[in-house]
Amino acid sequence: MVNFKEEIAKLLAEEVEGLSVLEIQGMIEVPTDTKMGDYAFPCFKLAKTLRKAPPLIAKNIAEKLDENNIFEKVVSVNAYVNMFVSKEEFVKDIVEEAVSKNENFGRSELGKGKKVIVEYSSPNIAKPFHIGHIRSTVIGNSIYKIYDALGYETVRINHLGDYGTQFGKMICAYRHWGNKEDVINDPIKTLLGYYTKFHVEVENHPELDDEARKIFTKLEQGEEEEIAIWKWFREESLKEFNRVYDMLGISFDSYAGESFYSDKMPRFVQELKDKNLLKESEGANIVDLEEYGMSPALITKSDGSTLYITRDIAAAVYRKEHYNFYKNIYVVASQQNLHFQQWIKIVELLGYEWAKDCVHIPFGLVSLEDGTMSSRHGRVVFLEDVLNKAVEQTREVIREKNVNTDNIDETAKQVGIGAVVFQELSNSRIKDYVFSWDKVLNFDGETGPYVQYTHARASSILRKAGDDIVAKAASLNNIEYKYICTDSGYDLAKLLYKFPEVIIEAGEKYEPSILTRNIVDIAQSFNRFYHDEHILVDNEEEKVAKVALVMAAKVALKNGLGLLGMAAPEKM
RNA sequence: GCGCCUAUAGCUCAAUUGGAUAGAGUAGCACACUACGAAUGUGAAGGUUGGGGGUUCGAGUCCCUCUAGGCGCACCA
Repeated sequence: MVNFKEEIAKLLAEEVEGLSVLEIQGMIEVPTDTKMGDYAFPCFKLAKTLRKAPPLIAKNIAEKLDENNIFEKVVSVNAYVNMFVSKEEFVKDIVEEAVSKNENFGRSELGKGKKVIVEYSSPNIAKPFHIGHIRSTVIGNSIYKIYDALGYETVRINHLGDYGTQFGKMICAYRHWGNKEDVINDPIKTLLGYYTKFHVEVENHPELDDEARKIFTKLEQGEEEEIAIWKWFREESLKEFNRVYDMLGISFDSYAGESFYSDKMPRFVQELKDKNLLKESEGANIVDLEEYGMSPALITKSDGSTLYITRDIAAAVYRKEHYNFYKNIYVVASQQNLHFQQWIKIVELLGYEWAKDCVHIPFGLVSLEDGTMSSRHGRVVFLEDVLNKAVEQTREVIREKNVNTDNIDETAKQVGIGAVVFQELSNSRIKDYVFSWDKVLNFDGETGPYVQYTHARASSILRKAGDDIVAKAASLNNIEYKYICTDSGYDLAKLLYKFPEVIIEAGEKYEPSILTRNIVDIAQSFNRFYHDEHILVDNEEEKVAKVALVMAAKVALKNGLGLLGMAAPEKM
């Protein structure tokens, strides 16, 4: 694939003195209005060194570049050099790239030999998996897929919230009021019930708190009976989480949660002491972070037990020693910004130079119309319910449309769940949003179903075109690219050209929404092309060229949806 | 009180990192199905980019300040 920007930068470097090719490449822009050109070079900054008026500089450069045949034409408009590349060359280049690479279009080897850890989802055992958990789960999954596509080795970690005094409370409650069958039949709801009942009862029976604390201590010390119950709770909860993960097509390489690090913490408390970082304050041990503009970090409680910041430090060191990561990514809500800043700083103060490779990827809060979610008050929307409802809605739409599909159940699943996933990935991570049924169940406009529909439409055209024509297009021999250099064809080609760059950018910024936006643009552009042009025309040369472009678009849509964690059905 | 984040069309969001006339979707309006899928497309309308200063050839973007909202700030995670 030709890097047009780089080629143009090389040509410009010959005309402009004192600037490197790389510097010039950074200055080249894509005009907002496509009528202006494919690439533009603003000349304002050259005015000082060349001691000439910017428009004059632009004019001179334009005249010289115009002679080069990589361009269709080069003109100057005020201080801008506007360049139009040769459309046929451009379209040929991108169609060949997409069609020949097919499922590998967009993938690269950028990260070869480097290992990236992505921690995401990380629900709390025995608590409901609600709509608030979708963000970490879906964003993390997409970031993992993007890094995988960029050639990195990846490790997916589900850092389960499976430890802490809450389990003492849960076991305590189970012993007082619980029974086995209820837990097996409906683990999460039952366990949550125990947890809330405990909080109600403790009001009148404060001794329950002591009992719970003692049980947790036994758990920490490895008492068999307590361990057995805890393990059982954990397994039952995981079964339920896995049902949702299966629906979403998500899996993990490790479920090492908080409990996994429970015995790995004393080492760091000692290290902190040795390095004189630990201070005593109100009976507890803290690390003072005032000079870094942060409030102090609490390392051990006044009763000597540790907190989750110590677990996170232990986990990071373990991961470095065990995986030797290049990057250690945490997809965790923005509420925990301070927490991450604190512990990453402490890891740095401990002298671990790789602290800089630990990155917190925050995302905004999901709330409900009547306020923030709260398990205790029953104000939650279960993720599984959302997914099921979306699938149901899709099934109805399919029935209405009366489209032939081979497997309505499977298609409804792919489209319905895709709609939820896509919506989650269409805005910048950091924005808060209010969950709304109307929104997740709306399939018009910039939505997952829209992109999937466009893909299905492209697939349908290829089926109608016939094997013979498709084979000719796929061979890429003697294609008359002039037929797809029309306005809408060329616009589509330009968006496809951006696709591989967009994947890199989405990875660098840990921002799947950049990719989401690109495939929406591709879908829009494809639909415009589809309406503007009759694709399956009588003239075979023209038909083959157009089919080649349809194939290229289909490949980008399919791969793009894949990177978001979505299926691309052939019919819907 | 301190810190971080957010504010762009009625609503939900973009804007190539400081560039040309700020763009999409959605809602409402007017159109287009006997061509390859209408979960679609076309058109018109919709803006003092929260307010005010500043930096410069140029600011939605950078700096200062004010306003509104969200999140966090010691024994939960």
